[in-house]
Parts: sequence; C-alpha cells; structure tokens
Amino acid sequence: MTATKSPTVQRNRENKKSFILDTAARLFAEYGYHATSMDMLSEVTELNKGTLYYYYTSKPDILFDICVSKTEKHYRVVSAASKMSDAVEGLNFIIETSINFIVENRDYCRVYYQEDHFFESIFDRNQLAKVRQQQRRFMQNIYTVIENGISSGQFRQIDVKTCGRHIYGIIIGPYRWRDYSLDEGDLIEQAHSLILQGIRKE
Amino acid sequence: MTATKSPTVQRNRENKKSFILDTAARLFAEYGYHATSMDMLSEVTELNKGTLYYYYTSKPDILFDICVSKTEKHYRVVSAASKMSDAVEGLNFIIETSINFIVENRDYCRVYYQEDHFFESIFDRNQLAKVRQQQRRFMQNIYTVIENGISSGQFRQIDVKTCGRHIYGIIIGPYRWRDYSLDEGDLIEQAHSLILQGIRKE
DNA sequence: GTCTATACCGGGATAGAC
DNA sequence: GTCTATCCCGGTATAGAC
Repeated sequence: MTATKSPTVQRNRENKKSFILDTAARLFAEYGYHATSMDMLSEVTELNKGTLYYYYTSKPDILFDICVSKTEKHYRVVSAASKMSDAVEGLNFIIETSINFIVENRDYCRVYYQEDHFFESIFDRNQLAKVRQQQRRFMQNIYTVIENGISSGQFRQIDVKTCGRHIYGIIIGPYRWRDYSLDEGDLIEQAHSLILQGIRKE
Repeated sequence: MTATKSPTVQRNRENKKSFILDTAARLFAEYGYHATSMDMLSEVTELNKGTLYYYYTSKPDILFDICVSKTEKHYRVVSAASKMSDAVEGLNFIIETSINFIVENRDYCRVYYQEDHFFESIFDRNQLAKVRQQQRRFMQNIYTVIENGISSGQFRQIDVKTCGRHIYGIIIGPYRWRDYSLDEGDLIEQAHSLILQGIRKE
C-alpha cells in the first residue's frame, strides 16, 4: 500500500474528474452557478451525489477548477504577445489565440465570465488570490502591447486601460451571444478589423 | 371605499416600491440574484419580510421590475437614432445616451446584463417575452444605423450583426469594470473613437 | 400597511454500509 | 470507489394578529 496512487488509477481519476467538470461547466453555463444544484449535477452525470463529493470536496471547488484548469495554458501562450516587436502582430496574436480558445471552451469561459463578479463571495482567500492574479497577468499583456504600439507610433494616443478593457470585451464578446452565424475565422477577422480600423470607411 | 386608491396613497406606494427596488438592485448587483435572499433584502431595507411581499408578490417580480422600469424610457429615446439621416450622428447619439444611462443606473444595468442569460429560468412567459422584445428593439436600432452608414458610404462593408453586437459590448463595457478612472465624457469619447477609427494611427 | 410565526421545500454536505 | 439515508440549514412564501 503505497501512499501515492498508481499511474493508471490516477489517470482514471483524472478522467472522471474532467467528465464531472465538463458536465458542471455545461450546467453552470446554462443555469448559473447558484441555480445549479449538486442534485442536478448528480442526475446529469448519473453519478451519485456521494460520488461527486468523493471527487470534489465542495461546490466552490468545482467552480474553481472550471475557472483555472483550462485558462492556465492559454494565458501562458498569450504572454508571448507582449514580447513581440511588432505591436499589431502582438495584438493579432492575442485576438486569434483567445477567440480560438473561447470558441473551443465556450462553457468554461461562459461560467468564468458570468460568475466573475461573484468570486469574492464564493471562493476562499487562496482561490480568489490565484484567480485574480491570473486575470491581472492576462490584462497586463494587452496593456503592454498597446503601450508598445503607442511608443512605436503604430497606435494613436489612447487611454491604455480603457482601450485594453474594450479590446478584452470585444474578444470575449461571442461567449455572450446566444447564436452567431460566423465561424472562428470570421469572428477573428471582424474583431481584428474593428479594433484596428473601426467602422469608418478608409 | 372606492376601488382605485387616492393619488397620495398611490404616490406613497410608488415611492416605497422604488425604494425597495433600488435596494434590491444594489444587492443583486453585488451578490447576484440567486445569492441574494429575501431575508437580506428585508434586513437592508429595514422592512419586514411580510411587508416586502405586500409590495412585490415574488422575487422574480422584483427582478422583472428592475429590468424594465428604467429601460423603457431610455429605449424610447434611443429609437430616434435610427431615423437620423447622418449615420455617424446616429451612432454618436446611441453611444452618448446609452453610456450616460448606464453610468446613472449602474446597479440596474449590472443586474440586467448579469442575469440576462438566466431570464429563461427565472421569468414566466409574459415577462420573458416582454424583456426579449425590448432587447430586440434596442439592437435593431444599432443594426439600422450601421446599415444606413454602409448605404451612405460612411462605413465599411462589415457584418452588421457581429459589428452591432461588438458596439453594444463596448457601450455596456463599463458596467463590468470594478473601477474606472474616466468620467462619463471621457468614456463616451473613448468608446466613440475606438468604434469609429479603431486604434491605428491616421 | 406592518408585524410574528411558521409552513414547507430544496440546498449542500456527511456518515457509514457495501 | 460507489451507494443510501439523512442531517441541518436557509430559502421562498404565507397565514393571520394587530
């Protein structure tokens, strides 16, 4: 009886956890975190409620896992943008990778953004600190790219924070929309051109 | 004993209702609709729970009132934009009046947008139909203005729906931000210039 | 019109058998 | 690792005195 579990057991455990997580993300996305009960999750997963609590110690823990498990990698990828010499290129990179990420992980992102305002009353101090730090780091990339663009003369003199937040808003926009006809490529293209040129002709 | 109440009584009733509504909006905005209990509302308003139910028949009714009471007038005002001959002017009008409205009714708007996705599981058929129709009408104004701008040659050939939604996203953006240093005028100015020219120099 | 008291249900979480 | 049964709390809403 070793303390650490065998690789196979560990793997199965992770598979089941991620199955629970996917289902929870779907339900939280549709009904909201607070309106989704552990009973519902138990029904939809067809796992007993006791079993759920064997894998996750609490409901907030599930939400936390939804909010950090997928983003970590994406945020690391995006951080490359602030080191690019060309600001337009950096911005494109952020837009492209982020929209792809959102389209591929729609439920997760929906939950994340939807519950964002309420993290303070759901998470404990550690969880909260971790999530908020992640967010700050992500936004910092956008700000830096904008600053670089202003220094290099590619971008206008704009309020960096406000503009950064608007860009962020445009990127995550599609997670809100109930329906959208465009595919990923078009979404990226539209976001890109709006941010860079606006809607005016010329 | 007439069936209709006297003007004074009616007036007091409306005052108290709007006091309840303001408080509820504040709480819903901070903690979310589901996480806010009628007990909390009772405590904060310092009105007995029974009294609350004397003024509002249910919790969903309170949310509904938050979502329609203020917007009705604003949406009517905004509808003028689609009739303006100059598309840029029309767009400005929407941006300006809407940002003013949001800044002035921050809690109400926050609740509205925050719970938007969950209206289906909170409201009854009538309430839902009314709210969704309001929204469609509002968005239609934005779409029309964009179409006008494209026809007149002021705007580029863009996907109207996607662009309209992005513009809407930029307008309501500030309701999300925990803090923002800009005043109304600057918010309008930044939104305006981003939408029209983008961030590129020239 | 405002209060107290309470009905009644559904929520998160756990104990303990298997 | 999975199940049943249950605890206990807090939620919405109401009945009925004042």
